[in-house]
Amino acid sequence: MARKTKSESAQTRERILDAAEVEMEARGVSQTSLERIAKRAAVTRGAIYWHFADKSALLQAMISRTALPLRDLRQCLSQHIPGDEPLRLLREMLLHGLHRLAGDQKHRRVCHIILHRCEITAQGHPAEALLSAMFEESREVLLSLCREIERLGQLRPGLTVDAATDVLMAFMSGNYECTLRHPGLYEVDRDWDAIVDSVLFGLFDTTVIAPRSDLAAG
Amino acid sequence: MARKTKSESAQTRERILDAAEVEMEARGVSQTSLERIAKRAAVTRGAIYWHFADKSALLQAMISRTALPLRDLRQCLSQHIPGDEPLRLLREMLLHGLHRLAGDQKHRRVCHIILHRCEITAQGHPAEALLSAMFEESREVLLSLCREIERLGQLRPGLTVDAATDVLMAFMSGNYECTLRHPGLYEVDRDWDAIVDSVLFGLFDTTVIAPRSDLAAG
DNA sequence: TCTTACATACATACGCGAATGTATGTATCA
DNA sequence: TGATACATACATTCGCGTATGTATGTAAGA
Repeated sequence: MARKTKSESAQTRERILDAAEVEMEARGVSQTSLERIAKRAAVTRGAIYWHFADKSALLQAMISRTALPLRDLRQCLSQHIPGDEPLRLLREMLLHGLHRLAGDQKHRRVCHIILHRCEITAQGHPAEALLSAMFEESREVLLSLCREIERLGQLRPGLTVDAATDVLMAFMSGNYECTLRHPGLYEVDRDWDAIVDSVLFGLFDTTVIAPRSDLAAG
Repeated sequence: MARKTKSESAQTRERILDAAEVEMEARGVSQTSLERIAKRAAVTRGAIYWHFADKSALLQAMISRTALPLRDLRQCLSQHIPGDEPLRLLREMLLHGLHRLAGDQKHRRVCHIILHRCEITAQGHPAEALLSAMFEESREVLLSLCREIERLGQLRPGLTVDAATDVLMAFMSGNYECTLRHPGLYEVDRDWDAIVDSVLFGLFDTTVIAPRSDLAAG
């Protein structure tokens, strides 16, 4: 058992990453030995050290393999025509993230690992930098949208743009947190539309996108 | 250097816990050796093993030492007179949690550890059970309040009691998440009143507790 | 109140397993 | 035939738990 073809080698690499996902989600990153991962992937540690420099690199590759939580917000934003309604775009972005959180199991697993099964501490740690970058990027996207919304006079008086942005950040972060950390205690298959609308209604004048009498009458 | 008096011994125990907090927050639970903790506390590992069975017990003691995030919600709830306005009580409870998160550094440190610096995985792990219990208890408290609010006809139509509860859970969890994980990127000293009011306004008919023309006009 | 006897509060030393990283072997692909 | 894609074997480290040493506090007896 030695040299495989390139595609077989690539398959081995994927199997290792798959195994790492399962084991790390179950046991935590530091408590998962490379031996366990190798066993589940039906290889030896030698194969892991061939494909990855060490456990840290393996983790980084695992993160890179799947698209990340709110990174696609940018992609979503690129479809945003300047003249379009920012409130509606914001609504769609939030819903997109929540539906993915509810539906994409692989996505959920990796997020669960980097959020709750990994003790990120080192400054130069790639996962640390990646998390901060994601957070900052997401916030900037939301912030720019909130700014546009404010410019249209749809921000509720008494609220600052930053406050509205951070409520949205907290709402999304909290849903990731609750959903992933307490899967049995927090419903994930639900009517997200009504929920998102309620949050938006608290922050903005949503009559322009959601002329629902029940909300306006509240 | 041997036998100390009882109070001296208690001081040693506290020093060990203090040291554990600092080290574990900096390096993560699994990456913090008892040797490091001992060094910072100016004792040896022998002292730690005298006061605590093992690292797990030390962690548990560390958690038990500080009052836990939303456990005091019950205490807060006990002051709730049945005839009182549940919406106002809910508001006070949320604000209390947020202000403590902003002001109590020790509280913040321990929460940071158990939320982000600890790979909880084992089913029987006390920290795991504790986290779940806290979550469940907090949710029950909020749920009961939302039920009362609904009974008063103050829940916005289109929303279920569970949905409103989970928005509040996500909002609070998200604030803990953002504040602790991204201390530089997420403002913690802010006008929480306006923010909480906005969230509540999205979920409930808040005219009874916050007859603010700016919100009603939104 | 002095001493004895024991418990306490650690420090020191050691054995152990587990996991890591590396060095080397080996069969196959190209 | 050389580079590849691993498997195997080995050395080393690191942290844990425990066993043991030791000096002091403390209570009881005389």
